[in-house]
Amino acid sequence: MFSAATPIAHTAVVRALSAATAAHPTDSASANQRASRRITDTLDLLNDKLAPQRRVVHTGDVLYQSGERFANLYILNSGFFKIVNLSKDGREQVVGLKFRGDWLGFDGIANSQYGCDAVAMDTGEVWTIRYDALLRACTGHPALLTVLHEAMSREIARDRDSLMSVCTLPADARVADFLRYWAESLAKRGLRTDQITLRMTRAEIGNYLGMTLETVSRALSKLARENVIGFTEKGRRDVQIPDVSALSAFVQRSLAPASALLQ
Amino acid sequence: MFSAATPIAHTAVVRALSAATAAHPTDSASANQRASRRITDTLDLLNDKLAPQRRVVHTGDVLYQSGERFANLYILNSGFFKIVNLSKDGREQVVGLKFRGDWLGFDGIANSQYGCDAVAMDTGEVWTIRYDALLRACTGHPALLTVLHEAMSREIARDRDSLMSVCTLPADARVADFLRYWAESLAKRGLRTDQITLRMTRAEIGNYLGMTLETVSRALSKLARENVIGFTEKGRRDVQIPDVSALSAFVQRSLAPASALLQ
DNA sequence: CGCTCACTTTGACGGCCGTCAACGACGTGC
DNA sequence: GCACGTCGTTGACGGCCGTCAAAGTGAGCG
Repeated sequence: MFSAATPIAHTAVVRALSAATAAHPTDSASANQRASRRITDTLDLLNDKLAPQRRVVHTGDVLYQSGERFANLYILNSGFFKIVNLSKDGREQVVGLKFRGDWLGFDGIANSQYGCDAVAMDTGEVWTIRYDALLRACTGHPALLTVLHEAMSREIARDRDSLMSVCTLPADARVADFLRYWAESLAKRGLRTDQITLRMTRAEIGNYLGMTLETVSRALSKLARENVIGFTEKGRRDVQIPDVSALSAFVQRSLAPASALLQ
Repeated sequence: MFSAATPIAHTAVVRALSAATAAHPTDSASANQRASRRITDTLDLLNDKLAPQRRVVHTGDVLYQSGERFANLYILNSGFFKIVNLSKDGREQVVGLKFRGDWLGFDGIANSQYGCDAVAMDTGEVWTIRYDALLRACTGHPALLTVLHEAMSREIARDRDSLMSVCTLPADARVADFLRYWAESLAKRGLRTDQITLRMTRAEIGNYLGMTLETVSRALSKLARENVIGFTEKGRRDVQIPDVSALSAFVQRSLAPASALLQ
């Protein structure tokens, strides 16, 4: 009932905030197109040069497990994966999410064994690449080395962003930032972002963001109450995001509640 | 009141937990020796094959800054660095720590510009390696490629451990885990761990761990009260760690307060 | 259809930790 | 000597969020 209130006034607020914080829509749109093109090109390159073995996975399938001997890297051609880390003392946490074009298994290189579990969150296709074969192929095709290093570099940068989000944002802003990250990941792959399907339970999201499932639920309800997001009739796991930059604006508002009082 | 009671019984608990969770002292000692040897060998290899430019840095020196054009990777031959990430909206956080043998600048590969600042926390020596020169050298010396990939892989794995520590541990356990990480990093480089010098203020530690400086101070006081660590007369920034595994035991105790009631 | 089960939401309460404050220790410069 | 700034410690208080509980929803299935 509350979430449906005053949609007109709300959109005005959203637009104003968007203009202040986001680049021109055309800019980000073309940037997303370039990103999408780059991912496709990279997949084509890998397909041509390495002829990787293809494998279809379904929800819950485990691609590799912590402790398993490292031999392969994997590339996600379609679907979604979560990376789960578990410590010896029994703590378990989702430490990463993977989309089309992402690589999996980098953490296994250093110790010759994987350090996490990779679990499919949907039906998808995975390409298997033997690490030693990749290295041999790299000598003949320097472009392969470039895309490999870029992928590892992106993962390092992304992990740092995750850490920063967890350490510097309050709970509801973390949820908003999570939705923004998910939507932008889809946008960079040429997928629609105005209506996304979360492929994780509230408990999984909370585990990933370092909070409880109740707090996730409350944060989502608050975002819906403020019309930053909406829910579809399809179920509470489908989220409408009319404007991604409104999520960024929500994050920023939560950072400086004092500045809101000054104006 | 409870935590300060019966220090003798407490050490017995620590010993028991240590025995259950840690490898034999001789095992970890030899493992550290191997790790130290491996780091030295890697540095020798890089020195031989690349003849990197050497540079002395002092506390506060900035090796590279976020936004700066990426061209070089750096290797720390001695000293300590912190990696500081700052977002557009003004949030600032220490997202990584670097010791002898660690590489810096990986996050710049993907976007052709660095994403963080690298700031020296002590006097040290840094080796500069042009990325394009490194790639060329790799074609002739596959061992270079191996050490590069292992370094990136280790960084990914370490970042995940950081995220997990922040998301799953209460504040005082996070501080204990931080000290354990620091001590083990020193041990792997052949340095003594029974007495370490923190090269960060309480505020920096808190920023890195996602808490306030007051909470860091309280956690350290608690660890000292429980005799897990001690302070020297040199100042509150020198910490005595008689037994590193006692820190791990402290972390585990904070995870399962219920199990303590069962016995 | 009704049962079960997993998932989600919402409320009430309490504890951890952030905030604010005061104080002490130490180094530096006048 | 004194003033001053930075850093660290400790206490009091309050708010965010974890915990516990209850109820609602939808999917699967006999």
